[in-house]
This record gives sequence, structure tokens and C-alpha cells, in this order.
Amino acid sequence: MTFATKYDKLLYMEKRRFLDGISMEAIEKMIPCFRPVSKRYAKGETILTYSGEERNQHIAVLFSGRAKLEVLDIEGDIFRLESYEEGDVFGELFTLPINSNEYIVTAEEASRVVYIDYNHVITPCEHVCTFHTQLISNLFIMTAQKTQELSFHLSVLHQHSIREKLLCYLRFMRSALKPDAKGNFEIPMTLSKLADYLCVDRSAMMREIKSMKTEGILNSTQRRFCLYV
Amino acid sequence: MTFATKYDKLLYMEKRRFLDGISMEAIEKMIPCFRPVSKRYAKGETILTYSGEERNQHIAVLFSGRAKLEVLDIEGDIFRLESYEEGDVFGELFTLPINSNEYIVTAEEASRVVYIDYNHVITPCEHVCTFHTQLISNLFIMTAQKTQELSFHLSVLHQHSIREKLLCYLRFMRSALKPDAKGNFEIPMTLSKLADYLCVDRSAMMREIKSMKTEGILNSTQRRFCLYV
DNA sequence: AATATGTTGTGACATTTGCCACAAAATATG
DNA sequence: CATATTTTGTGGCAAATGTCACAACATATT
Repeated sequence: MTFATKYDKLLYMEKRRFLDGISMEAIEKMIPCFRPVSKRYAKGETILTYSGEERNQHIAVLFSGRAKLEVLDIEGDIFRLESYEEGDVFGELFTLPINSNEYIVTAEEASRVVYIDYNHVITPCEHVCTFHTQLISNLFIMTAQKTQELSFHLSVLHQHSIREKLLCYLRFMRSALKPDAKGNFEIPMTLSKLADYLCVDRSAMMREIKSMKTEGILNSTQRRFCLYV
Repeated sequence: MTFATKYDKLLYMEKRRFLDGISMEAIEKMIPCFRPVSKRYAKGETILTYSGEERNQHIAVLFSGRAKLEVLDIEGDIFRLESYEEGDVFGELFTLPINSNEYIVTAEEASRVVYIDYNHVITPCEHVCTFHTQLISNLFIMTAQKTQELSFHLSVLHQHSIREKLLCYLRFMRSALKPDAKGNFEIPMTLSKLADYLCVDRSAMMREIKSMKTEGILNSTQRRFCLYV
């Protein structure tokens, strides 16, 4: 059904994970304290939905697999809002529910999700969890990184023309991906997905890439790009 | 210089503040622990800049006033990325610095900013700060709310046409603002700012509003809207 | 109250962008 | 390896959007 799965990342950054810096022994000690609930989901299965009517105070962490968040609006249109990879956090806590819109998180691969009560994470426990602090820090950094990604996405969409959007995205990718000796780098998603990300029509984007090539601004084949500006 | 200041909010939600749920006595006890640095800025003054070259591990909290975050890109174009009101958190930690872009936070009114070292907040202190947990929770919720706003902004920009963007924004506002008996509500920014927010041309937006009026979809004068769909 | 500055509202025109349709290439699947 | 599915690349045409210019209005400032 879906191809090119290994290219489906939206951005390329070193992500903080929920359990970074916490030893296995510490994790095992923390389990009785946090009482995490782990659930498995098959490919295509709905992980959770919310519509803003009841507040869900659980933090969901995607431990393995891939998932997406889609919005079903009042018109019946559905569109993808976010993509989740291993280590991502999600849940109602992180999405401002637009009234009467339905938010649906679906597994795009077989996935494992761990639910943790938000209050348990924030409140220091009676047992001496040395790594509780680390956990809070991780969670905080993860949320901050999420705002970073969204912030970047917005700054790309703020560009007026397709060309400017492309340049904004590609320049960031060039600096993030450390291009090879010839200056080539390969973006982490297909051109179709890129058009979605930039909120432009795919064929219009292709046309723009073409004219940028003839102008000598860049060079590319498929996902491989080389920027001259 | 700037008018209509009370309408300059982007969204309308009950925001968690940094010191919510913490008594004055507790705050005074916490001061020696956190060692916050408070600075005042005049209207128009630069609060801070960053470009991703050195990591600034401080959290900035806008205690009073108003500020904006702008990006200066490689072309020399400058555009507004975010607006900050009282209680907002900002700083390099929350913005993914696009390579060689310059990020500039400027005071739009006389403002007071409190800087706190991130590690001090996250790490439990030797003194018994009962409200340390509350503080962490506040900070976390604030960051989550930030992602909610960005997330909403993105979901608006994902709409293809000006009309869809308008409807998406206005429907949210209607539900957030509790319209009067006649169904009227007043959006919290000027129409010019709205056009910016929706990333469309202002006059094109006005044209669209006009044709929506003739179609009987909505009614409006200035910032006051009444939606029929 | 008078002035300056920004906001709202409108129209004509140019341009960009989206839409559609199709073929070739690349990538998964069995 | 053969097949199915998706991605990439291209062109013509229509529609949506941006640009420019201007007047009336609203809001701060003095």
C-alpha cells in the first residue's frame, strides 16, 4: 500500500526520545510508579480519536511503528496534520481541537503505543526515582522539538511563491543533511509528499523545479538535489 | 505607531501562565533557588537574537508587554513568525534555527522579560520547593499549548482556497468566542493581520469575503462576523 | 479638534497556480 | 521475474490569486 517508507520523515533532526539517558534498571524500577499501559495496533488500525469534548489527560508515546494524525472537518474532508515516528509523543494534550472537527490517529504500520498519565509524570513520586527528572526533561525537550518542527513548517508556508517555499525547505535540508563532496543531498520524502508539505500542487512544483534548473539555480533528479544558491 | 493593540492576539484561548497556582510566598521562596534574571525593554528594543550557532539554554518568559519573533532570511527578507503576549514563553529552545537565518525578538511595547536557566527548572532543588512541580507542569502545559496554536495555524494553512482558510479560521473563532444572541463575534485581530495569518493577499481576501456575503454564507463589517455555515 | 497613521473596502488587470490527462520510470509485491 | 502500484516528469488550459491604485473610514496622538 505505502511505498518508500524509509523516506517518510518530514524533517531530519536528532530527536530526543522518551527514555534517553535512562538505564534499563531504572526503567524497570519506574514501571510500578508510572503504571504505563502498552497497546499494540495493526497496520491501518485506529489508535485514538478525540474531538475536544472530553479532555484526555494521557500522554501517548509511539514506541515502535509509524502513525499519522488526520483531521476530519465539518465538510467531511480529511487531511493529514502530522506524522509520527518512533519516539514521538502525541495525544489530545498536544492538539488544539477545532470545534466539531474529529481528530484521528491511525497506525500506518504495526505499532506499539505506551500511554502514561500526565499527572504521574509531572508529580515527583514517593519512591526515589533518580531518573524521574530525566524523564520530565525528555518529555519537555520532545514537546519543544515538536514546536520547532511546526515552527519551521510554518516559516516555509509563510513564503509567498512555490519557488521561495522550495528554496526555504531545500536550504534547510542542505544544512541538515550534510551534502556529499559534489553538494548533493537527498530529501527524506518523496516529491509528492514534499508538494503536500509545501501546500502546493505537485505538477506546479515540478514546473517550478524545471524552470529553476534552466535558470541554473539548482540541479536534481528525483529526490537528489544540488543547490547553487 | 501600532494601533488596535488589544486586538493583536492570534488566537483566543485561556492560557496557562508560568506562575499559575503558585502563591506569592512560594514565589519569594523560589527566587533564591531559580535565580531568575529580569530585564526591561523599551518599545522597539531588541530582546534577543539567535541564529542556531550557539545553543542558549535559557527560557524567556514575557511577564508584561508584547513582543514579536521575526526571521531575517538569507535573501534579506524579514517576516513575522510569532507574536508573544503576557505569559508566553520563548527562546532558542523553542525555535528550530534554519541555517544562516537570523531570529530576532523585538518588544512591541515596553516589556519585562524573565530569564530562567532551563536546567534549574527541570532539576529538583535541595530546598523543599513545594511548587516546583507546579512550575514544571505550567511550563510543560505552556509548551503544549504553543504546539496547539501552531498546529491549528498549520491546519488552517493546509486548506487550499482562501474561502476554505477563512471558514476554517472563522469556525474556530466562533466556537472559541461564544458569539452574542445574533451570532456575531469579533475576531481578535485586524483584517490585515488576518490576511497575513492566512498567508493570502489582503485584497484577495476582501474579495472573497464579499462574494461569500453575496452568496449568503456570512455577514460582516470590519472585525465583526456572523457565520451561517 | 485637528492631524497622522493605519485599516477597510473596491475595481481592473496580470500572473501564478491549480487541475487534468498521460507516459515513462522507479519501487514494492508475490 | 512478472505484475501492480506509486512516483516522476511534462504540457495545455482554466481558475484562483496577487498586484496596484485609490478612496473612505477608523483609530491613536497632540
